[in-house]
Amino acid sequence: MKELLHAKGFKMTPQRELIFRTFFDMGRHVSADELSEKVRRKDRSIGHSTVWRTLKLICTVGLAQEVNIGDGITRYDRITRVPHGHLFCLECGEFVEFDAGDMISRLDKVASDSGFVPEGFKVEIQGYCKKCRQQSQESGR
Amino acid sequence: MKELLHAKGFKMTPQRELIFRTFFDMGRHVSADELSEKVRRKDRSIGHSTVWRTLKLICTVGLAQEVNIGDGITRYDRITRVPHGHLFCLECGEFVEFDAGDMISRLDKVASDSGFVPEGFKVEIQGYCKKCRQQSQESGR
DNA sequence: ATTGAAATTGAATATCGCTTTCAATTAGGA
DNA sequence: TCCTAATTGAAAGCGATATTCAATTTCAAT
Ligand SMILES: [Mn+2]
Ligand SMILES: [Mn+2]
Ligand SMILES: [Zn+2]
Ligand SMILES: [Zn+2]
Repeated sequence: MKELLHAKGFKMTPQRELIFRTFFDMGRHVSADELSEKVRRKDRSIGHSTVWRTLKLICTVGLAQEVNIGDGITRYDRITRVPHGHLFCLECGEFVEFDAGDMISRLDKVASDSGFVPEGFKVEIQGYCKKCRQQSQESGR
Repeated sequence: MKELLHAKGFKMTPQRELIFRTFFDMGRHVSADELSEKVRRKDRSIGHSTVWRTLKLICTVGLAQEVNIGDGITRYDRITRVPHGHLFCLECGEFVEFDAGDMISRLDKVASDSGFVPEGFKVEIQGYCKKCRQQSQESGR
């Protein structure tokens, strides 16, 4: 961890250590605010901007990436070996991940066919989960 | 057009007429600001908020949809019969569309397997276009 | 261990899409 | 024509993200 930062010219600090640990202990798709709140419950002296900057840093060193579902809130998702897509509910915000490995090869080809060097892929499905559909049905319409 | 609005309880106005026409005359992936600027070149009296709201309206009646690539700017894309994906350059912002029809059937299955009723799909590739790669190579690194 | 340049921090402030508010105007069915 | 609900434009508001800056801290080089 410390090595990874130093390799790219960044320094390790107590704040970063706590933020890193908290981030990786939390689930996936964490927003800056959510992380900030959790971090500051452990150490009230850590500033919001530091949490925010560290999240960017985690992306910069390649350990996470931003996920944007169009609700104006950026979430941060740990990068896994297997590329995955997101399925999320427009009503309750539930996230489901699914394996997108097979699609990536297709998309790779699409990119090179257009002369692009791909940097990242995004495969998303927006919809309504079973639970939300049942609830809206119960409450009429 | 007017009928489409009336069918959903909306009224037609001169402002909307101009905004609709301008939007559909412009290319794809238009941001609210871009449209607003173009509209107001034709009629300076039209307020920004009206352009805004009309863009939302166009989505509501099903003629366009929001496209969000994570740069904080919502773009509006006319809905075409064929579902398509987006390939865009992280450097210059160039957009390329590609046919994603075959992927949709796969995604449809993924959704139903999880008990979701899909409302929309997003297939995107971020990368660097040929032109930008050449330019950054010329200017060292 | 000491030093010092460069990175980092936290509070405050700025930014900037986007949204809401509200009084005045307008559309269009009755 | 009349009436009411929808619409408009200006201004103010909102909220996530970004930047500024003085004070502090890290860590490579002494
Ligand atoms: Mn994920
Ligand atoms: Mn498109
Ligand atoms: Zn749901
Ligand atoms: Zn480019």
